[in-house]
Amino acid sequence: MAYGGSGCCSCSHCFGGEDHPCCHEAGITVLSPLWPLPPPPILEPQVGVLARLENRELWEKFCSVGTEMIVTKSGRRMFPEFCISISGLDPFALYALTVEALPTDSFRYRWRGGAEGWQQNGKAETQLPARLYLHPESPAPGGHWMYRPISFSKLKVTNSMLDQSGHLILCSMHKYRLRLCIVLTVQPGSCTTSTTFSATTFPETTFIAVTSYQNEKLSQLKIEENPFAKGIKDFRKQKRREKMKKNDLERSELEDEEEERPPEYKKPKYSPENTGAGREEMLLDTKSPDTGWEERLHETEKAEQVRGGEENCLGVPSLP
DNA sequence: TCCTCTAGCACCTTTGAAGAGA
DNA sequence: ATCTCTTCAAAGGTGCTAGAGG
Repeated sequence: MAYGGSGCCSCSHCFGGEDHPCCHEAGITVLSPLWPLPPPPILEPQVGVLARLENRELWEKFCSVGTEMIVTKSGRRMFPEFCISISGLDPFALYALTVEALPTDSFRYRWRGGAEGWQQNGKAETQLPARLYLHPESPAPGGHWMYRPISFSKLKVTNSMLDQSGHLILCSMHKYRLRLCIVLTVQPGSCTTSTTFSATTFPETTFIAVTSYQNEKLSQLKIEENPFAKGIKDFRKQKRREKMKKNDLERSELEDEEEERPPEYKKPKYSPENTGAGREEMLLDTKSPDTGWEERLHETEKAEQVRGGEENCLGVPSLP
């Protein structure tokens, strides 16, 4: 499906991002209060519709340390990725998936370090209404969404209030939680209002938006778990080796002189026992857009029953 | 002085085009 | 002509650091 970005339709609701679908093309009226349209009502809980956080263990790992997400002007990807699997949808009905970051409370936070960690630091700044991120494959039949885990890997967060790329806009030093909305759409191309099928928040995805990492343990965990940060991991090792070499040389040469201290980092984060073994296997690969849903729809019809387990019930919005 | 934010850095992974070979 | 595999460069991702600004 080709999305036009800015100018894809004449409405004032589309972000205009490169790979961001036009809200009209998706057949939905997006619910963000950023747009001057009344939010459609959330329907009664849908029996049997379940959503599960795919990489929940990873999220919990970060949560136990205190998840922080870097926000930048141009937008930064979230890690861990927001990746979910859904079951219980009507395989033939069209749905759009959206994600938003909801403030968990009305406080601003401050990193105190050590045992104190993150502490409340006054009232929250006035927040812009939450912006929705629409999954690029929206809209698609329920069969498509249920066929495999859905990754929001392209989702980015920014602190720029003027952002036009469709990233989620957050305030740094504030706490957020992700919420998934499943929107039952009308036919693509139509501009009639659709309805929010159901919505749910995932407590494991609670995080604090920051412009640079505050918690050393957290940044260490990010480096260990994120394949893109492998360079940082190796770079640290290399730097350390170089430093040790250099120190050995200098010690022999400058025995009588005052020992030169290693450059003092703003936040000394490296320690040999913290390097850990890098995770070599790749994360769940759901990045490439899947366009074969039409063919699979027939298979889905007879397969794919509701997956049991500890899933969150989409019919029960758990707003803070 | 402290806190927050930004730009730039070095390094890595991912992606897609181009070419070779079966 | 088509398909598969390999190679390579560009794009884009990462955390770290210094320095600016409130």
